[in-house]
Amino acid sequence: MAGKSSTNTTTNVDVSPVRERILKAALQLFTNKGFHNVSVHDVQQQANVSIGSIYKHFGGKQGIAKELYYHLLREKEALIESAIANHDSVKGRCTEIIRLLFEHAETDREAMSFMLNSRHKEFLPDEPPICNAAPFVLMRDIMKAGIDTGELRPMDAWVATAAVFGGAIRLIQLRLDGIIDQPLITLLDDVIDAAWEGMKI
Amino acid sequence: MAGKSSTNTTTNVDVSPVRERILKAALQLFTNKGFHNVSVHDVQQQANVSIGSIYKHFGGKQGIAKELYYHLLREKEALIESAIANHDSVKGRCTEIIRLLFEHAETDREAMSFMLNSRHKEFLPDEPPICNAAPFVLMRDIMKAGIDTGELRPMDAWVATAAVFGGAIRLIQLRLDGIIDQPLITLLDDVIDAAWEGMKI
DNA sequence: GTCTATATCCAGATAGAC
DNA sequence: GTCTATCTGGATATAGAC
Repeated sequence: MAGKSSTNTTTNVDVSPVRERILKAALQLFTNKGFHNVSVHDVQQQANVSIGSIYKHFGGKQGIAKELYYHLLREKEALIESAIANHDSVKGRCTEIIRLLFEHAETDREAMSFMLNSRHKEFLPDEPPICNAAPFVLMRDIMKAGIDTGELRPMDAWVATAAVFGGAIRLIQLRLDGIIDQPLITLLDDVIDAAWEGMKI
Repeated sequence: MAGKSSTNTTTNVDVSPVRERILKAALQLFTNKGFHNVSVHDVQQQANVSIGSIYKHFGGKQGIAKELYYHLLREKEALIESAIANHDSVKGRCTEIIRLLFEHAETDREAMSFMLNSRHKEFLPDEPPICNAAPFVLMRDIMKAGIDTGELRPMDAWVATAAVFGGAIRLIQLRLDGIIDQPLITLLDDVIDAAWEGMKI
């Protein structure tokens, strides 16, 4: 166990798991150049692996995107579920979700950009459009519950969801596009206030 | 002046302006299949013109997308400006803008989808990212003015803009994706109420 | 399971007749 | 200014050695 383990005696140094390198390189390229402007060859170069490896592991460019997409989708769902588990009030849950999203946008810009900007229909032609909105469905459930229990005013649940989270997500997009200069976290209180108290003075 | 004017004596019947047919076909295809999944040949077939014509008029696929994009952008800016001209209060202006956008989404689904979903950066590599957010800048001006005059509560202007219009646009996307079944116009009052009165009961 | 070299296909773009 | 036929580059994907 002490020495280098058998099988591969070639330059095993400095190499990290291959799949990870491929995914990381792909995410970077997809985010910055767009899925369709990236060739398998680009990924191969950036990840410092061979074309063969890519096809072995993922079956092609679509395969990489698919894996990235679902991975990040699950991550986001987990984020929402943790917020639900850790907070009881609707307001508390919403605040926590937005806080986590803001944080995520600042610390993992590429992942957030990929999720928000990629039209998954263009590289996952057969998947339902629903999954684009999957996290939104979870969010809607939170709002719906709040309306039913009377914590929120009676209104259409989709409207409530869009008002709170649609606004937050738009801010993230403006931030990613460089339109907003301040770190998102500095806007969190205003976002929650605007959603809960409204525009009216 | 009475008869058919000279130059073109060939089958002039039933043919509508060529440029229009190309633009219409392209919008349709781009919206449904995505810019990168559409070939010039697809457009050529759908529009019932020759490849030569397309390159004569637009110089290529990018040229078509560019023209479509700017045309629709101007349309949207005009929409906002008309709302500003016809209403004085911030609330009135916002309501009118959202109403027009909702209407537009229902009557010209493809145009709205193209504007909301296309990542212009992928086919207009050299244009500033700002122009994606151009209408948002106009919207922000409206909100900013309202905050300055005291019609709205003091808050970050981007937050206010995102809360009101980001929410509305998210609803449009959910509607275009088939997640929301009702015509958007039925949600207008709720949207405005949610934005102005907030979530709180 | 990782690599290189190569085959196949198709999109974007052009040339030149009419 | 509209068309057909054609060129060219590059992308996906595979074959087969190691």
